[in-house]
Amino acid sequence: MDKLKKITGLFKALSDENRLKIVDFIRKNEIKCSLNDKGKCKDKTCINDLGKYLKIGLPTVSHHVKELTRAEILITEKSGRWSYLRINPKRIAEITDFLNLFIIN
Amino acid sequence: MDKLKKITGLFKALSDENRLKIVDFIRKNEIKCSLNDKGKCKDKTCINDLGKYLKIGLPTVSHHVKELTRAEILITEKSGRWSYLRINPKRIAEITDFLNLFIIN
DNA sequence: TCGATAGTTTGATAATCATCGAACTGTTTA
DNA sequence: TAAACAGTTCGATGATTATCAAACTATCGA
Repeated sequence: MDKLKKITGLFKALSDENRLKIVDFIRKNEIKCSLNDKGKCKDKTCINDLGKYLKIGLPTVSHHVKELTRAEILITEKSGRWSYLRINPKRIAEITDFLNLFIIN
Repeated sequence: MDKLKKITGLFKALSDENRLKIVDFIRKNEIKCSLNDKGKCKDKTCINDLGKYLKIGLPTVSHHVKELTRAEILITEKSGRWSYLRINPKRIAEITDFLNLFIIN
């Protein structure tokens, strides 16, 4: 894919309030889990958690997660009935690297 | 304004291909000018330059610049007939600072 | 096997937004 | 002062998208 399209896609994925809340919720939950379980994260974030938290319908949550996963900002791992979500730090780093080009001293 | 709305607004401003091209064009032009004029930048980027470069109508360019200025990613300085544009590095740094929250080791 | 659970897909709708032509404001120049 | 220039605003249009209800798939527990 076109490099420009790729980076605008990343920004687009993060340009919705509910999607940003999703990423933030997962981040906080990841921190909580790693503290609770000392590395072994049993109760990761799943779609239903997000629905309750955001107070929007599950199809909408599913849609947003799909977009964030397509943009490779989230990583989805299926296990039985559940879809576990976590952040892809490499992708976030890619965006910040790109933005740093625009900071000139 | 709501902090979340502010940050999604920044991402939204950068989520369009032509807007990202505008920012990139200005960046390159800034570099070129500072090299040519040793600090004193006479021929900064103006709206017409962008229209020719992007091959889109001037009303559209004007709209995009307005959005980028509203998001405080660009700074507009009016001088006579011209609107000179430059990047606000503080704003870019704000976004990268925010994103760094999501990188967990 | 039956019901409950977790999530996805589909189709529809309302809202947002990129784009342009036309008309406009304000500035420089002849 | 008139014409040319730089850019903005307005109104309309087509495209995209966030949202939900309903129907669906797949898995787990009784």
